[in-house]
Amino acid sequence: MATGHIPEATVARLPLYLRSLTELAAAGEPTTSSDVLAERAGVNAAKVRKDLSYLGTHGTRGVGYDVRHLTFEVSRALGVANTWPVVVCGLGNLGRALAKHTGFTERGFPVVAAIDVDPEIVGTTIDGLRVHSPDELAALVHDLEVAIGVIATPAEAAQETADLLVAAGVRSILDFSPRVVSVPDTVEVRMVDLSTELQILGFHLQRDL
Amino acid sequence: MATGHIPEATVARLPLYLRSLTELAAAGEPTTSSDVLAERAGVNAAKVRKDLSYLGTHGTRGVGYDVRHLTFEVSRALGVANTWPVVVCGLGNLGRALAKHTGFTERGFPVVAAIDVDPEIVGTTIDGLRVHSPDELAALVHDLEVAIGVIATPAEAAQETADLLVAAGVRSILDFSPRVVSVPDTVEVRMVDLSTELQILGFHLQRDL
DNA sequence: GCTTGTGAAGAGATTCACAGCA
DNA sequence: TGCTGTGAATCTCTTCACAAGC
Repeated sequence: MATGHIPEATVARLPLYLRSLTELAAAGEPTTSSDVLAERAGVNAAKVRKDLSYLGTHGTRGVGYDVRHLTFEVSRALGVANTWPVVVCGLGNLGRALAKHTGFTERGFPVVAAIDVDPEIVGTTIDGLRVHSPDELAALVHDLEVAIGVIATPAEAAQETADLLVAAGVRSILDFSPRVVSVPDTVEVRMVDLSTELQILGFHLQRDL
Repeated sequence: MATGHIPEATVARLPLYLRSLTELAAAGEPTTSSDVLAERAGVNAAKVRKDLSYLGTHGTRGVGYDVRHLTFEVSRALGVANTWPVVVCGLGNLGRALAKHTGFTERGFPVVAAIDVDPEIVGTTIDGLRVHSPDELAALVHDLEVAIGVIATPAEAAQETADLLVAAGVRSILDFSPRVVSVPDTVEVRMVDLSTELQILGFHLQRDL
């Protein structure tokens, strides 16, 4: 099948496959199968095969997939060769943790700037990262070629922060605030709401009582 | 419609509606409409109406929904009257941020215990929270009636931590580690993988190039 | 033999569009 | 008139089941 269009649900699983493949490569496995990948990614084998078929990838019937080759295909589909600089907005507990998180840089998402409104910390350096004020955002985005904005502000500041990011030309936002932000539809937002996740777990706990 | 069975996709949106309703109540709005809720929750109005219909809730045709009454209905469906104590496992940057996060307690998910393997910090107190070693987990879960386990450990320790949580009787897990953990299917796991979210954004950035 | 790749069937979620009712 | 509630249509995602091919 051609690489034409990859379903969203598949895109969301590709990072899991990539991780599994990286682990398999590290373990020295030359080949693998949809069964093994399914087990590792926590999905079923038919789904793995269908997902991989969208990449136009070719395993070998009766044998499986070549780990190196498949890693290459999935990496290319995800565009992991690219580096997308990130700016973290809001340096509360969560923002600080995200800014320090080394796993991002390793995966091609270096945190290149931090923003906060608090004049006490603007100008200081946190873990090697200089803290800037919001009115420097546009210049930072331009100079450092920021591609992704992370919102880790309190709920009240979320929309305002999103507006600033959009105005500065950021086209992708990862929003940790407990507030839905509205942006032009040329901008992609992914919400990660921790309280919502807990409430969903709570719903099922209650139901199972 | 009867309250019999609420689709997962709907459950995942109920926390958004609840938040919107809380904001509307705070703003003194006595009634609202599916249009307003849709706007605030970032979905469309038909979806709001269909979702709410699963709660057996009744708005008033031609008028809208009573904010107080609807808040009550959604709260009951989500079971927010319950309190579900949380244990945070792994006190790196993210774990610490989660342990400190005050929003959880406010929403009925108090962090009642913290676990880490590092003997340097076991026995110390971080933000009023005593740090325990993993072999105290079972007793803590029992004594403090822990309902939810949060995994914020490095990837290598994730499965082991999940096993400990399950053995201790925890039935709901929120997993922040970049690793799929396997658990009995009586246990519900929700994964929140920050790198995966960034990679999904990266995929779309690349595509739009 | 064994495992992929994929049409076809099935399940689930979204959207439409309009009847029902204050 | 205006907005809800909901069957029906549509779209999307998942799963099945088996032919294709090493």
